[in-house]
Order: sequence, then C-alpha cells, then structure tokens
Amino acid sequence: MVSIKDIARAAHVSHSTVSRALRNSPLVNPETSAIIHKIAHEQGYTVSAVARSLVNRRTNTIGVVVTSIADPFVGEIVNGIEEVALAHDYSLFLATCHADPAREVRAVRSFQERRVDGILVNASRVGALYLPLLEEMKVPIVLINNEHPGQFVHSVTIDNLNAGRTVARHLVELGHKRIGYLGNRFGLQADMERFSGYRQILEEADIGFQPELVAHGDGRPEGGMSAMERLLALPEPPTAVFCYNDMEAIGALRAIREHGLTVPGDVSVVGLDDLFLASYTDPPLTTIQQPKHQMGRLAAEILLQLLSGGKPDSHVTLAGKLVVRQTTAPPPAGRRR
Amino acid sequence: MVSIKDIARAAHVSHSTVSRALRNSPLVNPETSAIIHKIAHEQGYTVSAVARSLVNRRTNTIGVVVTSIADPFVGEIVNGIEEVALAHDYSLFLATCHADPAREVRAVRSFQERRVDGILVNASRVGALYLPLLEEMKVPIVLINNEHPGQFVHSVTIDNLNAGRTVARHLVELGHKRIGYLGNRFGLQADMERFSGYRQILEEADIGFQPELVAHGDGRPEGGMSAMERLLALPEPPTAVFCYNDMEAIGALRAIREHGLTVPGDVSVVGLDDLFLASYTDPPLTTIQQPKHQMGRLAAEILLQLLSGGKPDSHVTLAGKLVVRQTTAPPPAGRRR
DNA sequence: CCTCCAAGTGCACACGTTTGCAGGTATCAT
DNA sequence: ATGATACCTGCAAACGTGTGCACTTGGAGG
Repeated sequence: MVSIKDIARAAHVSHSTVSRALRNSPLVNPETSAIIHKIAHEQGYTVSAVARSLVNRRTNTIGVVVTSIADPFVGEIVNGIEEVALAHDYSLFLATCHADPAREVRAVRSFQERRVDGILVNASRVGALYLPLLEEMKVPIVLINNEHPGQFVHSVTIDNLNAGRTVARHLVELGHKRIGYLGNRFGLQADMERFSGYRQILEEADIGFQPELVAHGDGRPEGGMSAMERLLALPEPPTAVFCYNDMEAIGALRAIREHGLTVPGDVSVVGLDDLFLASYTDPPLTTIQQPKHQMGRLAAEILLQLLSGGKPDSHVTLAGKLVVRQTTAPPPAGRRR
Repeated sequence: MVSIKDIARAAHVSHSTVSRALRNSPLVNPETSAIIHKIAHEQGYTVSAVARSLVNRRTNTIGVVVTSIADPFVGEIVNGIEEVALAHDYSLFLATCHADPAREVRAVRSFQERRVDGILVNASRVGALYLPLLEEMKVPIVLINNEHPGQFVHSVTIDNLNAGRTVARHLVELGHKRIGYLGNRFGLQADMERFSGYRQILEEADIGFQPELVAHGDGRPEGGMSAMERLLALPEPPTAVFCYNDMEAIGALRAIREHGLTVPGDVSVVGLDDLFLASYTDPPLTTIQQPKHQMGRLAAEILLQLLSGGKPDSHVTLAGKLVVRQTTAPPPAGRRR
C-alpha cells in the first residue's frame, strides 16, 4: 500500500509537501503540486482515512443502530440517512440489534471504539440505559421514533398521539362503535402513544374504551395475524381494527380473509406506516403515511448540525397523514344499531 | 478522550504495560494488570480502533454495497451478513448505489480509503469495471447475485437457470401453453439466466418461445404492474406469468385484479424470492424460495475465509426451491384447447 | 550592499496503539 | 560470590497523516 512517503521519495520532496499538495494547499508550488499529483495517480495512491482520522480526531463516520434491517420501514429510514451522509462525505456503520438490549449496547460500544462522530438509533428499547453511556462518550446521538428527555439526546419521531387520534376519528366517523386495537407487545413508546390517541377519541366519542378489543402482535404479519384471530374469536368481534403498523395490518387482513369475512364489508382495517406494499394489498390498505425517508434525512441532518457545532431543535416531531384507500368503510348494516 | 498514556500515568507504569495488560497479555504481572484494569474502568477507557488499525494494518471492517437497502430482499441478505460479521467482531460499512454505476464506484473508493478488509457487493451492475479497481486494492471482494469470471472475484448466487426451469416446468405441467415472462429491464445477469431457463423449458415442451409474451418491469411492484397490463392488453393474453421477482409479481397480481380477472382462475402467477410477504398476498404467492439469509451468511463467511488466508470455492451457487401456494392452477377450461 | 518580504519547503512532533528488544530484579543452582 | 533463568517492565520505533514553526531562496526596495 503506497503512502505519502513513497510519493515523497519519488518526487524528491518531503512527505509534508506531498500531504499539502494532495490536499491542494495554496502553500505549495503549482508545478511541484502537479508532479506530485501525477505520481500519486500513477502509483494508485489513496489517502488512508484511518491515519487521517487519528490526527484529525474525527472519523467522518456515523453509526446507525436499527432493530432489523430486513424491515422495509427501517430500510426506508436508512436510505434517507445514507443520502445525506453521502452528500456530506460521511460513511455509515450499520449494526442491527433485533430488539435485544444487550446487542444494542454492544453496538454502541463498538461504535465508541471506532470513534464514530455521531450515532443514530432507530427504535431503541434501551432508553435510559443510554444516558450514562452517553456522558462517557460525549458523542451526539439522535433517536428516531423514540423520544427521550435529556439534554444530550436529540430525537425525531412522528406525532404518534395524533396519528392514533386521526385513525380512531376516521373509524368513528364511519360509524364504528367497536373498534379494536392491534398493538405491539414489546411496549415501544410509539405503541403507547398511538394507543393513547385511540383511547382519547373513544372517550371523546362517548364510545368508551373496551379492553377486550385490544390484542397484541409483534409488529410483523405473523403477530398481527394471530392477534386478529383472537379478536375474531370474541363473541362480538370488532367491526374495525387499528393496527400498530402496516405489517400487522397485513397479517390481520389475512386472518380476516381466512375467517371467511371480507374487508371492508365485515371489518375495516387501518395500518400505520404506509409501506410501499400498502398500495398492493387486496384491498389496498388505508393507513397513516409516515415520512420515513424524510425522517432518516432529518435525523441525519440534525446530527450533522450537532457535529458542526450547531444547536438544532432537540425534539422534532413530524406529522403523519391519513391515506384512505379501500380497507375502511361503514360497519355492516346489521351491526350498526 | 482517555488514552493508555493517561492510564499509564495514573498507574505509574509505561503505556506499553498498559497496552499489554488491557489485551490480557501473560507477560504482565497479574496484580499490575488488575490495577490497570481498575483504573481503565474508572476512567471509562475504550481502545481506539483507529489507532489500533493503523498499526495492525487491518481494520476489522467490511464494506457492503447494495442497490437499495429499502428492498426487503436486500435487507434479508444484509441481515445474514451482519450476523456473521458480528460473530467475528467485524463492523459493517454500508453504502447504497441505487443501480448507479458511478455511485457504486464511489462507494468502493470510499471503502478503499477507509481501508476495509474486504468488500461485499450485491447486484453489481459494474461488472468488469471492478477488475482494475481490484488489482489496485488487493482487497478481497465477493459478489452476491452476480457471478464474474476472474481469479480475484468470488461470488455466491442462486441457481437462476434452474429456478427459471423449475418455474416454467411447474406451469407447463399444469397445462399452460401461453406462459408470459415479466423480466427486469435493467438487464441483470440474474434476469438473463432466469429467462434462459424459462426458454429452455418452453422449447423442450414443444411450446416454443413467444416473444410477444415477454414484458419488462423494474423489479418493483409498479414496474410489474405496468408490464402485466401490457400483457393483458394482448389479443390473446397469457394464462400464466413467471415474474422476475416477488415484487413484480405483487404488481402483476394487482394489475390482474384491476383488470377484473382472478388469480389463479384466469391467470397463474409465479414470483421468485419468497419474501416474507409472499405468504400474505391474496392469494398467497407461488414462488421460488431464495435462501436470502443464508446467501448473506455464506458470502460473509467466504470473505472471512479469504481474510484468514483460506482458499474457499470461488463460485458458490445455491439451489432455490419451488414453494407452491395458491397463485398457480391449470389454465381456464375455455383456453386449454 | 543590506534589509525585508513572500513563497515554498522541510523538520519535527503529534495522534493512540502495538511490539521487538533490551534491561532490570529476584530466585535459584553452582 | 557468580552465573543462569524466569519474570516483568520500559524504550523506542512504527503505522500514515496533518501542521506549527523555522528555514532557504530569490527578488524587490532602500
């Protein structure tokens, strides 16, 4: 591997001059610089980011921790992150934690060793566990989809409470009285907030909260399917369900279908995320559109601002938007009372 | 940021001893070592991977280039990669190229600067462009889903030819005579090979290749949908279609549905990949199961073998497996002739 | 001729590790 | 007392780059 010293030798100059020339410093004679560039090119020189990082005390890397990269929702976010990282010449370290706190901490530690300039965490379950880690590290962190009080931690989320309210209101306005909630059993903050919004609307509409209409999945189709089956087994099943996310909604659709019922004729279904595949379910899914790509971008931009000494807002929440497709309709005539 | 020199000062030893102690070298006195560990812990020391990399001349990182991380197929592969990387204490640099060769090259260059120990590329469109880059870098590369002759380059793919044959045979055996192919217009190697398998079977079955039954999508639902629409507009549309991948199949399902036809009653559909959502389409999708996770694992393992001086097989191809669900059936009675 | 200045270059150190080698001390055998 | 040995420890160099400072050179101005 050729270094600036090799080039220095070939060009009969010191390695300092080579360093400066390659960084296009105005201090070096244009002719000398040209020669150096030529030799560097011939020898196939590429600067060592690791040596440079050592002296600069910044690596131009950012660490990204996500639950699972196979999740399309997460993928969109990471795409957004990568976009702005690329534009600013940052590289991304990626680590998945599969909702395992131990693995999450391990990822953060590894980032710390690698001296990343900043960290982005999606869907952290660690929460408070980070704070001590943070004080040690002095590295800016921004959380995605997981607000956290504290001056060190920044975050970007969607407005989950209002998302929950919007969905519930939509269903109430259609005339539904028995509205189920398919939650996420991992107790994520996002789940709590969506659930709160849903409850608020039920109270406001004088329908009241019916605990038996709540079931919990795992955020994936399998979980959504089995949770939905539980609701369908009720003596008086719901005429509509609000699902924690699109994945569970997809599972719910299948459960309903296999139960011999139709959507939205017998039961309405609403998801949350607006994954690309929400338009391709049968029927196309009514859902809340999350600006996933933008969330990724925003999180990365906040981090970069922090890195350049800026003082960005510490908590940004984006508004979701209801996209009404074809899985919602008034309840079946016989059940409208 | 505390370094071994700080610890050395506090422990009244040289930094060499600290270095050795923290690496648990048998050379250092257990008592001294204990003290050093204690101080290191108190001060919140973490070793600098960048300084270590500089002297060790290996970074314990591997670079991963993918088309788009938002693609669930890619996500599964990356999950597999990450799994074995984690197990061997490697970190992952992630870069997306969005099928843009310039961006792909840029990613590889950036990896080179970062001195990654190896590179994994998924669905490269650069092909031959890599070879010169490689000779410069002396870094092992393994290609996923993109074979390439050459002694430097290793690869893991599925057996696309046989996958194509298997699908076509399945449809022929069901009695179909007009079997369409929904390809990928980007001309990926995988597409060519699947297409070849399809053609082979058509010839072998004395059905013959019918060029009008081929349309090209973009590997995503949108593209699959519009390509399918083109086939449905034919005077005599196909009674079955083989889609380049599950994504296009999902688009095809929707096009067929919107055309007022049913699956598999009017037209059979086969995908390829077996994404998790293939079980959740309506009806559940018949497809070829690709061992995505395993491909990722395997690619990473091959790379690690190369890094430890091993001589693994240079080209590994995995077998796909037909999963018959409910989108395939015999052609409609009127069209069986 | 001397002084001053600008432009260009090199020296030397720093960044935080790892590691070969040499040196030191205590223990033990001669 | 001397030498050998085992066990620790420190010195110093190296990895590849960036940069403050001092130095050289040549030309301009007095």
